[in-house]
Amino acid sequence: MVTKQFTGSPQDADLTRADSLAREIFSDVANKWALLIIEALGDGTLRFSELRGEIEGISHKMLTQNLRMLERNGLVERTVHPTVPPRVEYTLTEPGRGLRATVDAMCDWTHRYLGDIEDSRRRFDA
Amino acid sequence: MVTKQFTGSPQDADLTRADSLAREIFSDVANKWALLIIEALGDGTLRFSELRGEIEGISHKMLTQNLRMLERNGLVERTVHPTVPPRVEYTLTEPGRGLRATVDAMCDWTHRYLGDIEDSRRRFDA
DNA sequence: CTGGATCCACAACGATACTG
DNA sequence: CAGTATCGTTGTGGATCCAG
Repeated sequence: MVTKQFTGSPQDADLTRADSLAREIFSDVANKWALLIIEALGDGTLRFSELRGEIEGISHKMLTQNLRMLERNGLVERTVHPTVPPRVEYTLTEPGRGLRATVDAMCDWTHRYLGDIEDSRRRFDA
Repeated sequence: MVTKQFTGSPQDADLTRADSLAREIFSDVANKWALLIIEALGDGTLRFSELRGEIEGISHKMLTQNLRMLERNGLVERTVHPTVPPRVEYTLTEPGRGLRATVDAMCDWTHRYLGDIEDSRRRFDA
């Protein structure tokens, strides 16, 4: 569970610390762009510009920002080739690939229920 | 894949429409509060106020807003008991439970790599 | 090519007050 | 209790410019 940060009881300070960390990670990761980056990387290696091309609608800023965040959390590895012009490649780490599995599941889910959701929306909007 | 919205080729208009719908749903669902609500509901039934209590830090507004969105997409069912004071209960639908499975996986992942991520952060911040 | 920094418009959000 | 509406603030995100 990542819904709770604090239990209230004073003695489980470690538990609440772990929970609040879990929530923090969850908040980092549970956002549109981060998950799309993970998904786009798959088990390949992509350059910054390639990622931009893969992910429809992501801006320069959002891409760098989220890549930094993912790198900080150890989900993507960033390798810089000291050439000119510079060539920077991104690839998922082991933890990153673990997360990717869950994102894949989410994408499958999306496509599986596409029709149902579309119907539900139409009904709701009426 | 939900990373691409448009292919460029004119004849697969249906495919791009499906893709853009997938992206739209993905954007709705891939956000912190929505996923936390799904997770909190689990396979139970919770009232509005109970949800507020379960999800640390969510505001009244964010809760209603996201519940409407989830209801619109047919992921949660909202049943109003016409009593006074009113009693409104929320529960996951079948599609909602499907999504919940992936959120569960994401929570598991979070706890699994908690330590690694914490370490990676410390290294990065130095 | 990659990425940091700055500026700014606009959306998100929290707080509050009000209704059924 | 649940939900809507409004308002003011914060923060997100896009555009642009500059640097390595």
